[in-house]
Amino acid sequence: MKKSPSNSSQDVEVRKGPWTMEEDLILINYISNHGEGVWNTLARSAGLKRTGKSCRLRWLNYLRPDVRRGNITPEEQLLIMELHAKWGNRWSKIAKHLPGRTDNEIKNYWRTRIQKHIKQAGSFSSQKSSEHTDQATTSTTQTFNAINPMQTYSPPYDNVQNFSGPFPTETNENMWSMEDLWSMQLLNSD
DNA sequence: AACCATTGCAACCGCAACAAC
DNA sequence: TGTTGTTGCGGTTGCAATGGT
Repeated sequence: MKKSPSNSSQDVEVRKGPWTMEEDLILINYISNHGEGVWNTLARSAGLKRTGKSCRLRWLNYLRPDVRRGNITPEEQLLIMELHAKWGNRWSKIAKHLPGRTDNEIKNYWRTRIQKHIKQAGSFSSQKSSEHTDQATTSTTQTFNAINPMQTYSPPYDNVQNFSGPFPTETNENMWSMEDLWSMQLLNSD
């Protein structure tokens, strides 16, 4: 296992990879009691063998109570495309205009859904015109015209909040809904 | 049923900007 | 003013889930 360069003094092992439910609970619990702070300190104080960076990412992208996940609406998709045409890959900037959405989610969404459409539409339209091999902004504008999201859009997935049930199973023990985690947190904290 | 390919997403990495000392 | 630590961002990767043959 690799070690973070920043923990040379203590030489504490650093966990990587998927977060467990236990770690999530620790983080939620700690932040609801102490608030967000300096992430490295927070990670240490909470007893998490994670880097501050990892804690921050986990909190911002997943655990935060106001984070919305899945079910990107056609309106949101349209907005993402508009803003991306305007700003390019400024995901955090774009995310600020979509309440509850994270830059990571938007970035993933763009890469997995929209960029796929762009490629398809691009290879389609390239038969007609061979211009523009430019990056994000220009090609996006082009695509924005090429595919009308309201026409071609079909909901990518109806139930992304499709947690595999109220209880974790053997194979997916991390699959807890945020409601579950937060209610557990509320039970834990007095 | 078994295998392989593709997809979607969580998490990591590297870098730059900023703040504190 | 230089150094060090922290934060935020964008790019990339790893892997589980899903689909296709």
